[in-house]
Amino acid sequence: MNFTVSEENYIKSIYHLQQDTGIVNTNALAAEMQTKAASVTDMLKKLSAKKILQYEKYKGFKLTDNGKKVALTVVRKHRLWEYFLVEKLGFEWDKVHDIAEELEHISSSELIEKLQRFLGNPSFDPHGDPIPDSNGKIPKLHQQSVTVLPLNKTAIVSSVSNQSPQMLEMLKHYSIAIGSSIKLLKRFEFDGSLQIKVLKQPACIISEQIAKNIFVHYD
Amino acid sequence: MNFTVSEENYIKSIYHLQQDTGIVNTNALAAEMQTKAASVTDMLKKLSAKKILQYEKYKGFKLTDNGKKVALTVVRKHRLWEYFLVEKLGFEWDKVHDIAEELEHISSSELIEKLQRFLGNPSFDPHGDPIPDSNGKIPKLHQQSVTVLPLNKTAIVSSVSNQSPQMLEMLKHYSIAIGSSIKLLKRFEFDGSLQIKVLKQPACIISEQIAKNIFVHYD
DNA sequence: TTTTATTTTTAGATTTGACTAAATTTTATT
DNA sequence: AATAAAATTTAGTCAAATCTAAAAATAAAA
Repeated sequence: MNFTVSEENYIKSIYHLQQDTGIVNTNALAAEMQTKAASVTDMLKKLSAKKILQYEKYKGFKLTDNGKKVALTVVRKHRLWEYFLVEKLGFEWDKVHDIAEELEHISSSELIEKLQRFLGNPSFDPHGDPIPDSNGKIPKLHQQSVTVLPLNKTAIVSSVSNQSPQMLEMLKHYSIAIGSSIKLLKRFEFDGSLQIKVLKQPACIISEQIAKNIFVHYD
Repeated sequence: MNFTVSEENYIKSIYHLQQDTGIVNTNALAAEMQTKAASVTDMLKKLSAKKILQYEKYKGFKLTDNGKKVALTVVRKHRLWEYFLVEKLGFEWDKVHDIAEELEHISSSELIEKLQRFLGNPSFDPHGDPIPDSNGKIPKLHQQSVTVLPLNKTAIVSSVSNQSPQMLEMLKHYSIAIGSSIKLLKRFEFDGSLQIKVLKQPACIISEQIAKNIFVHYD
């Protein structure tokens, strides 16, 4: 079945929302899509008719198995294109999201298979997010928030869950990127802020709010 | 100014048509766009209001200078993406058109500049068509149809003007591709067909109709 | 130069995705 | 439990891009 750009964007947003909350409601989706609740309801009816959604009026909704499959192919395309933009074209990792939002809707599946091979079958995108394979399987990486790291144990930054420009600006300031070596030196009781050491950087202190969004794994 | 995908497609088609005929008429554009004359008229009004077209009711139309500039950026994007698909992803040159039709509408101009650099600033796409530079300048290659070639002088295939699947199938059959070495051995008066020799291939005979679409240049 | 044929435009309808405003349902609060 | 507040849906509009059918303008033929 074929989907419009708008439908694909709704499906993708529902997928991301239900990762957190299980079931999704109209207002949350309207906020995510930067549109109005009435517009969301219109689209819900359409997606429901296409068997993409389990939807009960006033009760919230979630993707069917088929809907999840569609969502995962869009996510896959988005993340492969992000990888391409950063690793091949030399974009900064915080500049690629909007372009990938457009590229993810190019329809050819042969294109995406060839792109994946060309990129060397990467498992994670430049933000550290896993790239689903062509069957929709998502690679798992054992990772944890910096906030729960034991002291003085070196770990590698594997992903950043908040990808707002504000967040990315801070990370750049602290020289923290995907792949950076990082060590927790001290936890401050007062406000939960952390003293950390990034490889080749002087020690610094980051707020709990930032720390919660930085995920690491051991080598 | 921003344009919709549909507007960009109309602008591009008008550009190609007026390359041949100077002025374009409604039915020709409707045929090219595979739509109805009434739809074309609707779009003409819109593009005219946006100063993309010089348009007089019932009298035909052509692009303004500004319209030409828009057309050339779309053509540039299309051909750079075709180059990418063939040279980087390993597509066959006759399989890339439809995908490039989608990719040409990705809006980021930074993307296209970086893509161009990544590809090594190519001047011609895999079909031998020139790629306009970022100012809309089109590289010129001194080329001529095989039909006017002197006998026994080796030349290089530089472009193919008919890119229908039927044509491309024939070219594949004769092992003729962009860059092939080719020599004209004999002209047959009867039907204008030509005996040619492609490097590493036995001599063969091609119809005038095919020959007219094959362009070559000297090294 | 009429008449006929072709081309082009207009008028009106349809679909998609969005909106506002009003109505309805659900949830929360006295 | 009754009422207020919040969330959601419906009803009715709108713009973009398409279409069909009919009207108007131009070109071709008798």
